[in-house]
Amino acid sequence: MVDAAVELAAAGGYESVQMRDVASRAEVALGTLYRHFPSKDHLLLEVLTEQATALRDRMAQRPPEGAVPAERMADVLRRGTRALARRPNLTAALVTALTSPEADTAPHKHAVEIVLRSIITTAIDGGDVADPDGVVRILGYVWLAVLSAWVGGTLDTDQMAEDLTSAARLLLP
Amino acid sequence: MVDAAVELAAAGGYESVQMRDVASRAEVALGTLYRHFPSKDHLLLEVLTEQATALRDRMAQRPPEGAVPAERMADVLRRGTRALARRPNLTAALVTALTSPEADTAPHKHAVEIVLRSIITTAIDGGDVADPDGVVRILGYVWLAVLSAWVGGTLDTDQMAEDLTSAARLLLP
DNA sequence: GCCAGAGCGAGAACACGTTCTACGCCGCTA
DNA sequence: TAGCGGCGTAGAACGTGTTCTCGCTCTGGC
Repeated sequence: MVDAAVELAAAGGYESVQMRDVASRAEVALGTLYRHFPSKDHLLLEVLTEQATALRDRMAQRPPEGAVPAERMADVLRRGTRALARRPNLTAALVTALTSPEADTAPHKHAVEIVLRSIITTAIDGGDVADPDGVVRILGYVWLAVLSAWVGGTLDTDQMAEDLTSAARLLLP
Repeated sequence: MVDAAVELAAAGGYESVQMRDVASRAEVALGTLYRHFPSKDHLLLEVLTEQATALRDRMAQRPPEGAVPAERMADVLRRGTRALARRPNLTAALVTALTSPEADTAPHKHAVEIVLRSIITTAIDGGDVADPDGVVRILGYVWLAVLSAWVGGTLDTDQMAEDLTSAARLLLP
């Protein structure tokens, strides 16, 4: 079911992930799909969690390069943005699910946030950062807001990268 | 129609603003409502624009207090958060509309962002801020992300205020 | 061997955003 | 005066997320 959701999302974004289509592509009944994922957003957040974890693993395998935290952070953002831009429809679908207001997905959203923060943390670790925890939280917020603006159409890829590096420069040595 | 939407949103949040209800409360037909506002999100963004503008006007009438930008910013955030907390359901509905992914509301979203940034700008104006434009953009993003997280249920009011003041402290003198 | 219950399939049913149809009223202009 | 375009009403219709109904199959315990 998750694979089916990924395929549909990659092809046409959030609105193309129609529960009936997911079910039929996964060769299960609609009720079965809903038994495992209580809502469309739960399903997509499961996908997002997998993707975020994969990104973290890749970052761990090949740590970001750079002498100071700001440079390493910029490297992380560059690689992250590249990974997201590879399948823009999928990314848009996942971010849409992440920013949807359904209250009962809050734990899953929080889990994703934790993963993002851990990525940021390893990037700035070992540098001379005052209040690293606060900085990590803010960078996480900026990342989310920028992605959301990109999905919403108020920001293009370049502006997104620009704002992110600007935030890294302002907050990190 | 806008008033009807405000009443319904204040009573029960985003999902309580049902277009049929808005139409009947405003004593117009559904088609008429859609003639003026091409979607539910357009309608709510109209409300949000009014609210944001009103907040800006209040800020202009009684400028934020504080000796340095960080203090004035904290004052702005305190007052803004208080205004929002007065009608949490309305705020949640408006933020939901703001973070919804509908592409054809992008101009309206951008307009709201501009208003928020102008509020932030006047708060930090006159202080010794390097790269004020970048700082304003980032603070705007943090504001949006924090509101969105609050609506999504991953943050409560206190954590919201805390993260906002933390961002102000880190970015402003 | 047999039954209770869990899991599944197939599909109808429901809710709400959105669109469409059919018609009426008003003000304008030839 | 007659027609016409714009705006309005009433309400059906459509699409998609979600829920519900009902019957089937399989499995573990007696």
